[in-house]
Amino acid sequence: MKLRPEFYKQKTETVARELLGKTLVRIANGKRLAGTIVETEAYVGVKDKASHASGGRRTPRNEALYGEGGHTYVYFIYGMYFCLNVVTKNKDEPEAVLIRAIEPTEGIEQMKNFRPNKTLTQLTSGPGKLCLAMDIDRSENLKSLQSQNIFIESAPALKPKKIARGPRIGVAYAEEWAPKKLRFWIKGNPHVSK
DNA sequence: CAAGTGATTAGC
DNA sequence: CTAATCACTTGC
Repeated sequence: MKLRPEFYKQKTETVARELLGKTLVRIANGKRLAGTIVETEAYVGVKDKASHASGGRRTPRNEALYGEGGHTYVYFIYGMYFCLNVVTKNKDEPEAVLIRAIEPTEGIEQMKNFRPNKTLTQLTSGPGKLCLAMDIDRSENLKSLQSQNIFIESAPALKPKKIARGPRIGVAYAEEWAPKKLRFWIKGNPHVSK
């Protein structure tokens, strides 16, 4: 079952934590690719100096953040990679959750075609990697998560003991927001990014 | 550990 | 218009 739009309107940290263990599904070339979400990060709006919407910044790129929760925000970074976020909360509340890593469960052979010569744990253990493996690019930006080609399926909640949290990756520039524990992952899962 | 890579953005 | 930056990955 697809997660309902209301799920994404909750507090961003709650969405980030509860997305762990859920199933990210992507239909590429008619094939179903899926994986369990094992690592996320929360970006909590205009006050968050690590967020693309920091200080109320609004540009063509981050327009998706200002839309309704339950949509995708895909952006291009470092000249080579895409990152997939799910927008949270309501219109004009620019918050989102970055999907950092998944554990592949379906369509693994297809994913290996998109990422040749990679082992199972290298396939989707990072935000840029999982976008390559699932054939996600700019054209998946601003899509509803109720749509057919990209969505998230519900799953039983994880035991709190299985969840770890710590500082986000790659946000050293964000001053007092850099050390905040807004990154969540499943303890001991081998597909979490290094 | 450092470089690659080019869209995106802020600042003239 | 131009230069600096960047929510990453890979190979040395």
